[in-house]
Amino acid sequence: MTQTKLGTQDMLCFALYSANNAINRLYRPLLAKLGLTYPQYLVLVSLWSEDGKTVGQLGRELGLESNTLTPLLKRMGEGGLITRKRSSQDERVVEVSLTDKGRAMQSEAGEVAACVYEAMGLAPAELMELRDRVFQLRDEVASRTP
Amino acid sequence: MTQTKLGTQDMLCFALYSANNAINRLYRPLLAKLGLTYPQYLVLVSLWSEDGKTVGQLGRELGLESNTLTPLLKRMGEGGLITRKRSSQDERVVEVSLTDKGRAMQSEAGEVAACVYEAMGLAPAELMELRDRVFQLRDEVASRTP
DNA sequence: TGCGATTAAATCGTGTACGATTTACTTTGG
DNA sequence: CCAAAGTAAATCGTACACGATTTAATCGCA
Repeated sequence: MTQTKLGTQDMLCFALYSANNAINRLYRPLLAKLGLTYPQYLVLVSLWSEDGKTVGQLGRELGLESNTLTPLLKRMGEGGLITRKRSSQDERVVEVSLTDKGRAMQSEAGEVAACVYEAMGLAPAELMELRDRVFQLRDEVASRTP
Repeated sequence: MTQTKLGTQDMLCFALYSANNAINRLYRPLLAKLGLTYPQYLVLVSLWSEDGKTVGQLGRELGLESNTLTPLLKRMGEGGLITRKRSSQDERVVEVSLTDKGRAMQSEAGEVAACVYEAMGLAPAELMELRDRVFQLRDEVASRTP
């Protein structure tokens, strides 16, 4: 028995919590130049890869509920980055699409991503392995959350 | 060239972001039974390992500023878990200490930690390795953040 | 057909995070 | 000794996250 009780420095959950905070602190000033927050940036990344998703689809991809997404998307709409439109097929559904301005932001965002990649100081193979392990952990935890 | 553009599923930062959210969703109902939030729980973990820390010390350990900690600690004080007292040596400093109630919560929290550990589905060695890699990434990113 | 169950967003309240600033106290150089 | 610089918390405004609830539309099936 080397220790009776865990401290914060022993906890994987704290490692993830504080790493996430640290990465956010890195992103924040870079994204602020584009008028974006990190979750808003994630929405753009998602739409750049495939435009035209419903609020629910974005929520499943990003792991967020409508109570988080609705006001976030409203702000992005006010900023002229996206449009939100009720589906004519199903009036319950809201479809989110990029505007020209939202699409155009993709090139500027490339520099942000490069800057963050650089700051991580990881070789591509290391980065991918760590990423996959973290996704695996997330999925394991999510599957065991009632 | 296998792909031109990264999607959210390719990004390490998103893996950390969504894993952190997933772990929070697991913790939330467990900690709610104790009347705690996750950052409040971290403060208790820190004080259980060593009682009597200043706001600044807690902030350096948890990676948080006084603008986050002050209201959080105020709520914990109102909940009777901790006391906050200006240092007599240096009136700028606020010392945070556990109450009996805060100390007593350590045993109940053991079950929460066990439950989270279980949900992660990792062997101790895997868990420690992942934890250390994530801490290393956090420190690397933090050291490159201006 | 029609009405209860289901589903998708939206709304509301609480509690973080954090940039920017303020307040109050301590240190330090002239 | 004392004003300027520095430091520790606190305050304020904005934007997430999320549990709980509400609103509105669609589905299912008797």
